[in-house]
Amino acid sequence: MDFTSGLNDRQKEAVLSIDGPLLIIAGAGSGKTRVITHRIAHMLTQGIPQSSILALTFTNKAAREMSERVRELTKKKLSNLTVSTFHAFGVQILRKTIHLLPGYRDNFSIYDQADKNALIKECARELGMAPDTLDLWEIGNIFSSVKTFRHKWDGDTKIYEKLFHEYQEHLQLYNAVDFDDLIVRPIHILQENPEVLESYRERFRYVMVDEFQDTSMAQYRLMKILSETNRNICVVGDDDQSIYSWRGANYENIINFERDFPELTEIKLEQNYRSTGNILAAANGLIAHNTNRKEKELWTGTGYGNAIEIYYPENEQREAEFITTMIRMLKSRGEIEYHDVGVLIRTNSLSATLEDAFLNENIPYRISGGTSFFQRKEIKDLISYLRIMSNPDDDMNLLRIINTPRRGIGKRTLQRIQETAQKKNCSIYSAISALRYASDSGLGEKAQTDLSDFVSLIEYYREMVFTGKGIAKTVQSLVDAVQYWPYLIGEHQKNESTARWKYANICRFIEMIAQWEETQKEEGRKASVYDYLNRITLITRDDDQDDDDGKVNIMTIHAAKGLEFSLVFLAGVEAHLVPHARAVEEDPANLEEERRLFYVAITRAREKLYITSCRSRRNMRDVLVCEPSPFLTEIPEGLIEDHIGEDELSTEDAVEALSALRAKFASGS
DNA sequence: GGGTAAGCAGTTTTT
DNA sequence: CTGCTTACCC
Repeated sequence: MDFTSGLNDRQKEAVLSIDGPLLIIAGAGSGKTRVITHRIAHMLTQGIPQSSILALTFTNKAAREMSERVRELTKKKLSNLTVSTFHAFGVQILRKTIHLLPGYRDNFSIYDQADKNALIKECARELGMAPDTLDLWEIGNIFSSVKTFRHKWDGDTKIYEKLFHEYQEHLQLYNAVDFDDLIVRPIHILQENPEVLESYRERFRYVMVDEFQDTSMAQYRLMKILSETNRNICVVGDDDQSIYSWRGANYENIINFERDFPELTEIKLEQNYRSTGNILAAANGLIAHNTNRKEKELWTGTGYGNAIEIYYPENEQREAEFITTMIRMLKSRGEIEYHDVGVLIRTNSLSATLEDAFLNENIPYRISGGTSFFQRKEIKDLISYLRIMSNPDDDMNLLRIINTPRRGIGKRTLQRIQETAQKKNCSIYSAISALRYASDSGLGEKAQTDLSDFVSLIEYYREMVFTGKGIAKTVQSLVDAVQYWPYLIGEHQKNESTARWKYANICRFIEMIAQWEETQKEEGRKASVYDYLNRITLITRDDDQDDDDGKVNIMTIHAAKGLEFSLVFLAGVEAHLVPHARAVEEDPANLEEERRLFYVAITRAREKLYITSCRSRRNMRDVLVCEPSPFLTEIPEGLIEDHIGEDELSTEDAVEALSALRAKFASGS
């Protein structure tokens, strides 16, 4: 089978270069995914076993899409092909090797941002550091930088060093790791255990990394250590689309890569197959304002297409109205399907107004970002129960549910137990287990019974979930046993529909677990709680993979990376949002990254791009007067149709504008 | 000891 | 507006 037909020469070259280091600089819309998937397919035809290939991506979605597309191409079952995110790959390594780290067992918990903050707070309290005077976010970031080799303790940060060690010790005590650990711990394990490293190198003889511009220093180390001897490493990226530096992404990795693998082949993909000439010219013109970039110019063989249109609605409600009206109109004229449309925003908070408008207008939409399903309180509660069943030493999760729903264990009691735990240097759960029958516990009789009941509850369900009753069944039974439904009603007395909605979420959650268990069984894998928990911690959003058809996509620009839509609305393109005031304030050098972000946004559009910039916008309490984004002036003249003179944009105006547009379409321009 | 009401701060982007 | 902490009351 030939997997190079239909590709251009550069793409072909990329697909056929299997051995040795390869750097592919792939501009927006240059068929990057196509190249990667075809390359993998080609490798398989060359007799390279699936199990030798490791493809690392940035998001779960990208991973899923990639393996899906390779499967379609090859029409083979690919159960041994490893396509995963860096973090998920880290989990995979840890599941096998974490016992090599002192104090850790393989039922470890993974802490997300929220857990992490809670733990930092907890540690600060223990050190007597007045937690409310601390900026947990900032500290969290410092801890991250230190962990991932980006930062050493210095004059400014030294005051947190002690807190950091406390934090690390607690993680170990709770048998827990944070997100950074998922990358960093595997590196340490591989470095310190040559035989383990050797086995991984033997296994993964071909490594590919997608979205290379967004890899962090730590991630780079991980991929490097794996491929240093085989040297079959292929990285694909675009420095112009590097938009995650705040999370440690280091576009200099491209330079590091050239240094560490000097014999590399470099291939540039500059032909754009996605956007019209106009859109591309706008994007090129904009990004040319950045100084620090690899020179490249995207080009397209297709025509210029429609002008980019900019509108200036009075406020965010009018903006939402404009967008929904446009969509409605184009849809009713059969020009678009809902799923052809992307509405892109800088911040999640901008989605609220849009969502309202879409609901009002009855336009189906899908929103990604924001609090994902798994972050909802009722779901997190249940996950915490599962966590405690699988790893009782996990104090953070224990504290979360020890009195949820209320079972009469109050803060006083908790404080006592925590003190005991601290004294004995053990987890809260062990402290309770030891205390509950002790006569000298210093606790009241009632407290003791309540605690005892709690431990029995956990033990009962722990037993249940591990003896093959199934996770879904266990959770269902647990929900009944702790009377979660009455609890929900009690919590939302004024608002029974919220209670019902939350309960529906729980049912959906249980269903999702059941489904997962089913698939695991079908594929002949054991459906262990550990695996389930590890998996869902890394899922942030887009859990509903199947029903994205027939819906408009509302998402942040970050979330839109790697996607494309025929029609794109770019909302809230105002001076304080694009570039985001906070980002620039933090460091003026961030301006270039903000520009890249805007570049990514523009290049998502295939045929038509609407930009809206509100003249005022409600921000929490007050109304802000807004200016258009300065980036708009960086788009070359002649590509834009500016509707700046048009006063107050009413729905009728939008309709009118649309008829004009329609006329233009008809005249074939 | 435990629950409740008032008071207050708040999210830029995500694995 | 909301969700969380704090202070207060049962």
